[in-house]
Amino acid sequence: MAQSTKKPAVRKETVKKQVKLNRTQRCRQIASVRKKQITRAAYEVIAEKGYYNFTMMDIAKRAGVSSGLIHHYFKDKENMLVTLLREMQQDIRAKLEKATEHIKDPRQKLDIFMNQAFDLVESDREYVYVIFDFLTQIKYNDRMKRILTKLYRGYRDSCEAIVKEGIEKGAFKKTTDAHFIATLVITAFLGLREQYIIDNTAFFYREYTAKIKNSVFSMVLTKK
Amino acid sequence: MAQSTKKPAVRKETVKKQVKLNRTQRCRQIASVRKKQITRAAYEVIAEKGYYNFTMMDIAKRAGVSSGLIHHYFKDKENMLVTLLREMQQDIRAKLEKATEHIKDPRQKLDIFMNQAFDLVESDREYVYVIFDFLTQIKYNDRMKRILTKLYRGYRDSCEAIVKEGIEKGAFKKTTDAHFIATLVITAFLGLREQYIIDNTAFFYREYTAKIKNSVFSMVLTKK
Amino acid sequence: MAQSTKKPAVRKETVKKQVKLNRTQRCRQIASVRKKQITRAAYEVIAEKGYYNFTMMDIAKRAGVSSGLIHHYFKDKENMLVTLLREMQQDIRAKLEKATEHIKDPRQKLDIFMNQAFDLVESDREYVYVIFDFLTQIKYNDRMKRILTKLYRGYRDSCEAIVKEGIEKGAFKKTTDAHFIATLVITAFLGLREQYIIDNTAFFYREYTAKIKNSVFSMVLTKK
Amino acid sequence: MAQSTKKPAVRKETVKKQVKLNRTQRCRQIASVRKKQITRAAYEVIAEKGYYNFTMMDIAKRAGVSSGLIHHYFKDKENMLVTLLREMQQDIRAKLEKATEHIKDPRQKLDIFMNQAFDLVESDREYVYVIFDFLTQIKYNDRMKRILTKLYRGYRDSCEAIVKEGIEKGAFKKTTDAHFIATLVITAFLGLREQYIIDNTAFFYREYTAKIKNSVFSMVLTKK
DNA sequence: CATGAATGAGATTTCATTCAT
DNA sequence: GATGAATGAAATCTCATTCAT
Repeated sequence: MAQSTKKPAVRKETVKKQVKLNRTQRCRQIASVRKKQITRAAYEVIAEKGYYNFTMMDIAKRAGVSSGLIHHYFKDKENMLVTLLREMQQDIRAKLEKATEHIKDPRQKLDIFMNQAFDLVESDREYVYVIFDFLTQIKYNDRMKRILTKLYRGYRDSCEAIVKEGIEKGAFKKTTDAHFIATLVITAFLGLREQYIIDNTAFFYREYTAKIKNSVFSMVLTKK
Repeated sequence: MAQSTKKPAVRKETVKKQVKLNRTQRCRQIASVRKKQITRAAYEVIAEKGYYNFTMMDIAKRAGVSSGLIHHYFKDKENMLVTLLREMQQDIRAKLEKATEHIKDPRQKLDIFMNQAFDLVESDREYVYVIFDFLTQIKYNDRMKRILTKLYRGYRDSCEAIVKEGIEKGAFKKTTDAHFIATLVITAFLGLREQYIIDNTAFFYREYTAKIKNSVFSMVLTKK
Repeated sequence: MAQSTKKPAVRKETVKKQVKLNRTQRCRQIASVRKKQITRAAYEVIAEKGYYNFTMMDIAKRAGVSSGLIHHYFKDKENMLVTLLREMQQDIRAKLEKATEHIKDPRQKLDIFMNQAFDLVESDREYVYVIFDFLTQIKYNDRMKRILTKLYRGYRDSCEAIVKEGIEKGAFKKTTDAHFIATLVITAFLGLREQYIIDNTAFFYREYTAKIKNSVFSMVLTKK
Repeated sequence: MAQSTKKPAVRKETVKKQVKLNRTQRCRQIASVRKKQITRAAYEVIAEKGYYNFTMMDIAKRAGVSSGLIHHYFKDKENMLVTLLREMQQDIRAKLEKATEHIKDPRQKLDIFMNQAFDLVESDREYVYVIFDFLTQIKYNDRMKRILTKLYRGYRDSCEAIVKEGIEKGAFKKTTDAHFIATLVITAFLGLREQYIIDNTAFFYREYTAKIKNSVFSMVLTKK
């Protein structure tokens, strides 16, 4: 979810550089590019104006397309939002996975994972707002609920995998409850984030995340 | 935030039990009762339909009054919502305070406080949804942001006071960082709640809250 | 239509100083005072906010009474406005008449009448706005049309009477068409006023009214 | 400002007669036609129901479009009204200019100008009502005030130009105050109109306008 | 007489969605 | 594929008027 210029434009170039595709393929190509373009714009607009104050027109303008086109690619607003949420979920999962995948040492891996998670609130503050917006929908939209379930489970699973690896490799205590520890890490990440988003003067974020990381490590590390 | 019947209250009864009030007093009485009646209805409607799918008309119907009356008592929708949020904040603060105020033993006090907090997700599940809804507004509504800041600070303050008392009374370690512990408790409460609301099959709530409580106690209790 | 304090109040005093009236009489007394109080407030409010942006509540507040009371004394908004217009018509007529009634010399009388008329735009600028507001209603409200007809006819009649008197007394030419001259004077008064209200930089009001007065006099005076 | 049928125009015909326009051009075409269609409808509706008793829905129906479309072309009601007023101002200016532009003789030109002006009250009686309606807004709406200022100044300017031309060509007295005479003509036009609109039995309009024209001519013509 | 709580119709405006081009 | 004109339902808010006290 990196920055993007306000007027994306240059559609034709983006699309035309593909060569030698038949009609169907080209259409799919365009569709794929357009959908990304639109959900990207949707993300930005929602981050800016909030989930309930944005209009399809806002997105169309931001994406540099007509409002009609959005409905050409998405059945309706809800569908577009679901697509956006799914993309966000995949992006964030990928980001967390990538950060630790080449690390060997489980201790370092867990450390990096937690850093990565705690950093989200600052590196992707907009993301947090948008996620909160989607959170309010779980009661009324099953598809969104499922995607969010996946996202949050993903958080825990990633962490759990690291802890389990650590146990197997003997870095962490044999008696460690990997699932609990993972849940604890995510709990800390989410709980601090919620407080910090509302009031960033409530505590020194860096200090408290460091303390929490220490506590977690003291729970899993074999004593020397 | 208890349940209420759908078609609430006949006005006359509600109001008439007062005896011998002059005009001004009676009007104030009525205004007060009506405002409560309306915010109550708003709470229920929002819990049911979500923050952005309810209409003033929904609230009017639920409260059993005309839509005009709502605007007689509240300048506009936003004002009514702010009033509701303020009431919710006060209610929840009062609830948490009351639960521990007559307890002497700091250990028991902290235990009860955590129980009370962790229980909120089940005892007042609707409250959680509504609070999440309001959370999405902090970026666009300063008054709401301030009320929520107060609410979350209140959580921490209540807990910090208990921990400090424990330290003074020698029940908890002298070296305990009361503010950090308080923040940690609230973090656990919020972080677990967020996960649990999305997916109540993710973990055994009771089991994990118990484990977390143990961890917290192990951090503050003087070893014997 | 002189100034009045914003919060008129002191109802009881205003009303109670009457002594020894029977019930019916007292009621009439009160009704009369109240009606004046309300139309007075209406005049001020309309002058301030315009005919179409004022509410019954505005008037109630300005008059220092409840909105219900207005409907106690006036059947509805339209009726109240008609009453106000009638009062304005009577006031303005009286004002014009009084200014000239003790003058003997027809020339001076005509002079004063024209001065008085031309001065209205500055001495009672609010009155002009309110009259324009009422003017827009003539097409839809026969009662208002009739009152305004009376008002404008009154203007002409007053002036015509002066001119006729002048002819009889030999001050003005025998061949003078009194009705035409009167109409001309009123036309000048109204026409200049309309332009001046819109753009008071269009011309030097005093200069042009003086010139017009001269023209009128040159039309009616017997040459020497 | 001629009459129009109530259910106006089929869209396709109105628009399709254009040949070979690209998309942008066609949209502009449509927008232009629609705007005119809507302000035209607004003019008719206001003339019929009065400035403050018409609704956007009235206009939509009269224009044969949906209420939404009006807001597609005009930001809001106020903007639409301003556009209408501007169009009226331009129309009326054009009408007055056109009537005299090909006349050579200044005396005839002035005569025709005055005829044209005095005729407005009968040829465009609706226009008069609508202008009076707008007049009431000058205190609250600067844009309208500016347009009306332009309109009234235009009246005077047109007339002044004719008088000046007459002076230059030697048809009118060298000592004539062109601006005063112009103001006088407009004053007569407006003042008579105001009285006549309220009460068309007050005087014989034709007779009095003729007399006034004579007076004006006697003021500017060189004696023979 | 006086109040203001209560009503409910109605007005403006917004916006997702459709569809002709 | 792409546009934006057009629709119409729905939402908030206003306000004259009524009526119990």
